[in-house]
Amino acid sequence: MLDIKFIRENPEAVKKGAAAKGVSIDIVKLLKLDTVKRELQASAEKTRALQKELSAAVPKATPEEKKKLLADSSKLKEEFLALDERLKLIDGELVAELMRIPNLPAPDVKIAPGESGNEVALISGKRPQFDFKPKDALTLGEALDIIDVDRASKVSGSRFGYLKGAGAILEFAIVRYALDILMKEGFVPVIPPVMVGEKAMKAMGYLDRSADEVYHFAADNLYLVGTSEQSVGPMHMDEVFEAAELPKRYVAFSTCFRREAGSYGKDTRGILRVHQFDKLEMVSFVLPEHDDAEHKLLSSLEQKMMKGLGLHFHVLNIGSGDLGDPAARKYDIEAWIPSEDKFRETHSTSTTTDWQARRLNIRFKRSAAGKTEHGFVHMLNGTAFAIGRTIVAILENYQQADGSVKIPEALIPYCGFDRIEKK
RNA sequence: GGAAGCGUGGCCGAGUGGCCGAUGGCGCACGCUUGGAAAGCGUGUAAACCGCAAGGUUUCAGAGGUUCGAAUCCUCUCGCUUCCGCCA
Repeated sequence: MLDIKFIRENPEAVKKGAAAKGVSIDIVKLLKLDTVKRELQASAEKTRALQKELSAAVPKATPEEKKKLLADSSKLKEEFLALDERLKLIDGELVAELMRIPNLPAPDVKIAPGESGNEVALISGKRPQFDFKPKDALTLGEALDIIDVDRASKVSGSRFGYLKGAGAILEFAIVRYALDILMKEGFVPVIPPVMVGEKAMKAMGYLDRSADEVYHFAADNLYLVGTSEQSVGPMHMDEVFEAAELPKRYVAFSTCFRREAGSYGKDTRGILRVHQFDKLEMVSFVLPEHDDAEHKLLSSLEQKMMKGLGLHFHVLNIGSGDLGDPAARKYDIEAWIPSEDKFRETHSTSTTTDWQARRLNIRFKRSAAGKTEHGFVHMLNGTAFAIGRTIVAILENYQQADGSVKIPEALIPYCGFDRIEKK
């Protein structure tokens, strides 16, 4: 949610910002609602104040005065109720309009429609050279008996998989590798709930334009998270941080669930795009002035962890048209996938500035020179590892001519083996 | 699933119809003290909204209701705790 005062003062900037994301908003209607609301509020409050004044005089009044006071007060109360009813109606409309407005792109984000503004900012490593035709992850995984999508489809349908044996161990190794790096940076490991209530999911901004992506249990009105950000962000809902407590950094491990509605026919093979996968996600709560630095930190940590695995990747600065509602700026990492001869997304880090924090009502306070300042925190998130896709990248990039797969150096201590081969 | 209790400010906790936006403590800020710190002492300290301001309104889990007037009484909802049952 944007600050209504900011919208009032910068209507053109808001309109432009939303348009840059491909969202059209009726700013005239919104400002009109805002004006009417304030007028109604002023007269309702005036009536109410007068009524309260009369009420307060009742205990001290003489019997005759009392009679008149009670009658006048009752009348004012009716007037107030009528005004208040209209006020609530208008305010409801106003809030609905406000919630529809996406976060604005940060000033340094390229304005361009769709994905056309995405730019490669950095390339790390080199394409691995094979003196044989590299196989895809599924072929490798099935041959090594660590991935089974056939049986998964029997049990759960399409876009599911079993990860077995050395594959399962590899997952835990990646988790522990990332935790060791991030805990040194002050991130607190968290295993959050993966089912969250409507209030939390809505506040995070995932029930507006991306509602189709989310699994919903109607009987309990609970939603399955598509990323643990949706569970870790609301953790501090309606809380106020002392400035000294910030930054607050978490790295959450959770299973993530996505309906993948509208992606029929896309990436149907293997485990690159599935309904259920595990992911480590970084979430930061920071003071507004630390937002940019934190975003760079999250991006650099993602890169550090990828370099540590020796994977070839590039970093994309995402253009305005490819930003989701909550994000003001986004950097993606795409890892090299030899079988597809292209880069595929494995990481994404966004700052949501104060957009999510406003909806979640997460604030900070700080005192200096005898004055107390309140404000909304800034919330950022970033992938530490989307584990399924990381395993896909490792299998493909570290595959050998004989069909075995070497384990990246950094993961060997965590795996307890240095190669996955056919038994 | 059955029963009971509870939900107050950044936090803890008092408060059972008008004197309550709310005693007190912790925390925090400022000052005194100190070589410096800690401790101690003193002062201050809820937020949101409307308004140029004076000021006003709202908020004691949430939504309704009773009343001229509600943190306080009533109803419903949600959450938490305890006991019982059930399951592990």
